[in-house]
Amino acid sequence: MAWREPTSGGWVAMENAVLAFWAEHDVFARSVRGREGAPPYVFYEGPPTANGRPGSHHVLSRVFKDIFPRFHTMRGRFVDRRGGWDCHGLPVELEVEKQLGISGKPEIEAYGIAEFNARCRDSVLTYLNEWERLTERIGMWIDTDRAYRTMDTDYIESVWWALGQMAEKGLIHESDKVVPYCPRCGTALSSHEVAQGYKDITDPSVYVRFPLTDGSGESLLVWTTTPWTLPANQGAAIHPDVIYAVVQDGDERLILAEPLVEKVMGEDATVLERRLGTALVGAGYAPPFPFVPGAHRVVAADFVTTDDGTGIVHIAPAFGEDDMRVGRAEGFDAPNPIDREGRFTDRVPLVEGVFAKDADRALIDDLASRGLLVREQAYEHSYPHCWRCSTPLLYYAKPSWYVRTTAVRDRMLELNAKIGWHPERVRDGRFGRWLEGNVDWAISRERYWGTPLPFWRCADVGCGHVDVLSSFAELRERANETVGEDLDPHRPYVDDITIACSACGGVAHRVPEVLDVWFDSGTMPFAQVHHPFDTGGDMAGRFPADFICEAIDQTRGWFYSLLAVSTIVADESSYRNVVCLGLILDGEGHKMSKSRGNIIEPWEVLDRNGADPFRWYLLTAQSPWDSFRFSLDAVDESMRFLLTLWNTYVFLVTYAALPDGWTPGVEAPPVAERPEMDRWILARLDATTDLVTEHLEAYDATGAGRALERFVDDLSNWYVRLSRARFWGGRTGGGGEADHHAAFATLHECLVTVAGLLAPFCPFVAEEIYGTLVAAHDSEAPSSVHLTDFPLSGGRRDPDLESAAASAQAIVRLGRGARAESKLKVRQPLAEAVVACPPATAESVQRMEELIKAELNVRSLRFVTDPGDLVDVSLKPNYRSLGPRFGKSMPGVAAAVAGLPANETARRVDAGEAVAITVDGEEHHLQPEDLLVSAHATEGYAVGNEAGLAVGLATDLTDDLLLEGLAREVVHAIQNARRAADLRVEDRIRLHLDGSGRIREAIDVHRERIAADTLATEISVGHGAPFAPVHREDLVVDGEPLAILIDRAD
RNA sequence: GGGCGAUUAGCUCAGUCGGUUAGAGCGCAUCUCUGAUAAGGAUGAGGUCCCUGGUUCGAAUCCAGGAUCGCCCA
Repeated sequence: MAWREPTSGGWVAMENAVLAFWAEHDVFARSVRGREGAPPYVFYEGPPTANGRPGSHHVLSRVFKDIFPRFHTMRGRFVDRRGGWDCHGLPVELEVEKQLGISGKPEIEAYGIAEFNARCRDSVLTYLNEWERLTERIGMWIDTDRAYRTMDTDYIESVWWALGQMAEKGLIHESDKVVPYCPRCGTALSSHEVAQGYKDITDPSVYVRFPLTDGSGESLLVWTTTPWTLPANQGAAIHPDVIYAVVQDGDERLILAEPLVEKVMGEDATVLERRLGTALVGAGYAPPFPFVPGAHRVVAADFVTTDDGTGIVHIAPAFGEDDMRVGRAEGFDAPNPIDREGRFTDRVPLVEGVFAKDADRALIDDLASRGLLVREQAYEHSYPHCWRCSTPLLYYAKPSWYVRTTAVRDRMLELNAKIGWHPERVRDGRFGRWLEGNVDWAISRERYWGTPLPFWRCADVGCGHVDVLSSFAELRERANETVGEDLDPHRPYVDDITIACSACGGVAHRVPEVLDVWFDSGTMPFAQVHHPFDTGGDMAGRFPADFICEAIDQTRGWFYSLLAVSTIVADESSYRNVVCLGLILDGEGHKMSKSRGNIIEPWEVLDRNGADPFRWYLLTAQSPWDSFRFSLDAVDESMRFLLTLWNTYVFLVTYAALPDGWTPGVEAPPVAERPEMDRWILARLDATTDLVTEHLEAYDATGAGRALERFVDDLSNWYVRLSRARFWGGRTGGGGEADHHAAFATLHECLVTVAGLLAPFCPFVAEEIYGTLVAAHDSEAPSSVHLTDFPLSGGRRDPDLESAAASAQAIVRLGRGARAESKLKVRQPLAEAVVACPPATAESVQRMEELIKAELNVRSLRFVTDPGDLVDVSLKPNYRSLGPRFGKSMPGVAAAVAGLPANETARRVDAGEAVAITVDGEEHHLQPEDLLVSAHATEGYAVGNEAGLAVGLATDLTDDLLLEGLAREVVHAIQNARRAADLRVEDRIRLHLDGSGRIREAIDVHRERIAADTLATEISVGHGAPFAPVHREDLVVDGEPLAILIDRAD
C-alpha cells in the first residue's frame, strides 16, 4: 500500500515543508481565485506601520485576521484580501530626526523638507521585509504584493476626494480652538495621541489672592495647578449656585466656596460672612500679573465645582477649553504670551524666553514677593505628555482644521448599533460612549510627512476664500503652474503649486498643514482601490467590510476613523463585524515592554514550537478580548492538543501502510452497517462539524476550538484506543476484513474532516494531514485542504447512541475508580460489574455492554435498576423545575420529598407516574421530571458513584480469574521483552517460555490468547528452547519465576 | 478623579436563564498501558468562587459598597 510518510523532523520542519508547498503551488492565490464570482466576503486590513519590528501582539491580530477569511473562503466566499501599510506620521518623522541627529521643526526646515520627506519615504518601510517574513511564517494569508500604502499618489488622491466630499457637505471648517500642543514637535495632537502620553507628575499648585478693586479689602482666593497660565488671566469664574464664604486669614479677608473652607483654611478658620455666588458676579479685581491687559472681573460658569481648589477658577481663554468658551461668552480676549516653541514672549518680560512650565518657579516667587501667594503645595496628578517625545503638552488656542463630526454623531450612533461587536459590550460601552461624547475631529497637523491638506487659501487678505480640491485632475486644471503626470503630492512640491481663487480669481496657496494619519487609514476602504477614480464610483463587492479585527485600543483610533469617514462619505458603517483583541501581557500579568525586558519575540515561539501551536494558543486559550498572560509555557501547554491529533494521524498511516493495511478507496461497509463504535464517532464528528461551523460563523474561535478539542480527545482516547485491534490486520484483528476496512474508513474520514475543520486555525498541520490522507491518493482531489470546501455534517447524528456512549464512559470511569480503591489492577479480570442506574439509562447503555466489559476487564455486566439488596436510591427535588412553581415553599417541598418512601417512589417515577406530596397542608402532584432519583450500590462491592450512577465490582477472585490474570501478566512481560528486543510492531515471533508450575498452568490454559496478543506463531514451554533466541529475559511475575525467549519468525 | 473589564484549584482558564456534589487542561501524587513513543490511559489530593452587605425558597451567577490588577478617558 503506497502511503506518503508523515513529515518527520519535528513540527517546525513540517511547517517549513508546508510553506514550500504553498509557495511552489501558489496555493493562497488559487484559494482566492477559485472563488471568483462567488459572493464576496470583505476583509479590511488595518494597516500596521512598518516603521517598527512586529511583536507578539501583532501575531495575535494577524492570526485573527487570518482565520475568518480562511473560513469563509472554504465556505465558498470570494475573499480578496489586500495588505496595507500605514506610512505617514510623526513616528516616521521622529525616527528620521533621530537618524539625522536633528530635532525640532526649525532644524528640519533648515535641513530641507524635500530631502527630509525623501528620508521619511525611505525609512517608513524599513521593516517591511521583516513584516512580510513574519506574516508568511505564521501562515497569515494576505496579498502583500498588492498592499495599499497610504503614501502612494493614488491613495492620497482618494483621501483628497474624501475630504472634498466632506467639504461639499459643509463639514470642513477652520476654528480657533484650545488644543493639546506639543511645543517640541510643533503640532497639535489628536485626542487619541494625547491619550497615549499621560504620566503622573508633581506640579506646584498655588492658592493666589486676587484683591477686589471695590475697596472692601477682600480678595478672591484662586487655585491653579498651572501657574504659568496666570499672566494671561482674563477673569475669575464662580458657580452661581454655590455659597461663598468670607474668611479671616491674618490681616486678609479671603473669599472662597463655603464647602471648601475647612479643607483649604483649616478647622479654625473664621467665617465672617456668606454670599451666594451670583452676588460676586461682576466684581473687578487686580490681576496677579500686570503684563497682559484684560477684563479681570468675576463671571459665572457652570463647570466650576467644589470638588477641589477654592470654588473660584482662574480663566485664561488661551489655555483651556472651558476658559475659551467662557471667555467667548463674556467677550474676553484670548491673549497668548507663549510662542510656538512653548516659551514666553516679550509680553512677559519677567520670564521672557523661558519654557512655560519651567517658568512656574519664577512666577510663584514673584507672587510671593508681592504678598499675593497664600499657599503653595506640591500636587501630584496625571498630566499629558507628547506620546513620542515626552515633552509636557500645553493646552493652547490655535487655528486648526476640523471635520464637523458632531453633525453626524447621531447617525454614527445609529450605524454603530448595527455593527456586530465582539465582545458586544464595546458597542454601547467603550465605543458607544465615545461616540456620544463626540467632538469635532481635528484633522490638521503642522508637520511634513503626511497627506497634504488639499485646501488652497486665497492670498488676498480681504478674500481669504478657501478652495478644497478633490482630485489631481482638478489641481492640474486650476494650477497656475504646470503640474506633471509624475506629480508627487507630498510637501514641499505641492506647496509650490498655486491656483486661482474661485471667489476672486486671486492667487491661492495651499495651507501648510498635513492630515492626521488616522484620516489616512480611516479612508482606506476607498483609497485602497483608488475610489472613485478607478472604480468609477462602484464600490459593490468592496464595501463595507464583513469583518475587521484590531486590538481594543483602536476604539478611538481606526474603529472610529473608519466609521466617521464612511458615515460622512457613504452614510454607512464601513464594517459589519469587528473583533476586538486584548493586550498581550507577560506570564505575570505585566505589560510587555522593552524597559521591563519581558518581551517575547514572535520568532522565539515560531522557532521553538511552530506557527500552528502559536496560533492555536492565541485562538483558543481564552476569550480573545481579555488580556493574554502570554508565556512560552502557555504555548507548550496548548501544543498538547496538536500532538494528540498528530499521534492519531501517525497511528492511522502507520497501520494503513502495513502490508495488510488499507488505502482510501478500498471499499468499506456503508456507515449504517459499521460497528456501533464507528457510528458513534461519526455522530460525534457530525456534531462537531456543526458546532465548529456555528461558532466560527459567530466569530467565536474559542468555542469552535473547544469543540474540536473535545472531539479529538474522543477520537484518540476512545475511538482509537478501543478500536486498536481492528487496525491490526485481517489475521489478528479478529473482526474480518469488512470490519478492518470499516475501522480505517471511519478513522480516515474523521481525520480528513478534522483537517478541514482545523484548516482555518492551524493551516499547516491541516495541510500535512490532508496531503497524506487525501491528496497523495486522489489526483482528482484539490491538492490543498485550503482549496476544499469547509466540511459539512453528514446527517449521522444519533442522540441515543451519543448519550449511551456518554453513560458508558461514565460507567467505565467509575469502575476504574472502584478498582483503584480496592487495589485491583485492570489486568486482573473480575467476575462481574454491577451498574446501578435508572432503567432508562440501563436500557440505553445496554448496547455498550461489550465495550464496558472490555474496558473494566470483567466477565459479565449486570444492571440493577430495582431498589433492593444492591441498590439504595435517594430522592431529591428538581429545583430547576419546582423552584419557579413553589417559590418560597421550596423548603417545605424538599422536606416532603425527603419524607417519601424512597424505593417505592423511585419505582413510580420510573413508571412515569405522578407522586403526591403535601406542602403546607395542601396536596400537590409531582411529575417524574420533578424528582431526581439517584442510585447507589452498596453491599460487598467496590463502588464508585456520581450523579445517580453507581458501579460496583465483584471483588472475589476465583482460581480461574487468577489464572487469567496471571496469563495477562505473562503477555505484559512478553510485550516488554519484544520492545527490549527492538522488534517492529508487526514482527511475528517464535516464543519459548519457562517458569513455575503455576505459570505453566496459566500459559497452558491461555496459550492461544498469549500467542495472538504477542504475534507468536508458535509457543513452546519447558526447559531448552527449540531455537537460538535473539532476546532472553528472566523475571518474576506475581511472585512466580518466568523465562521469556524470543526469536524472529522468518 | 470618571468609565469599562477582570478577580473561580499551585498555574492558565471554562462555568448557559440564579437551581443545590463548581469543571477542564497543565502541574503534583499514586497507579496503569506498551501493536499510538513527539506517546497513551486511570485515579487522587487540591476551592473562603476577592471581601462585606443585600435581594431570593435558593447566589460563583443579580444588586450595593469596598479591595486588588489592568485598560480607556480626564
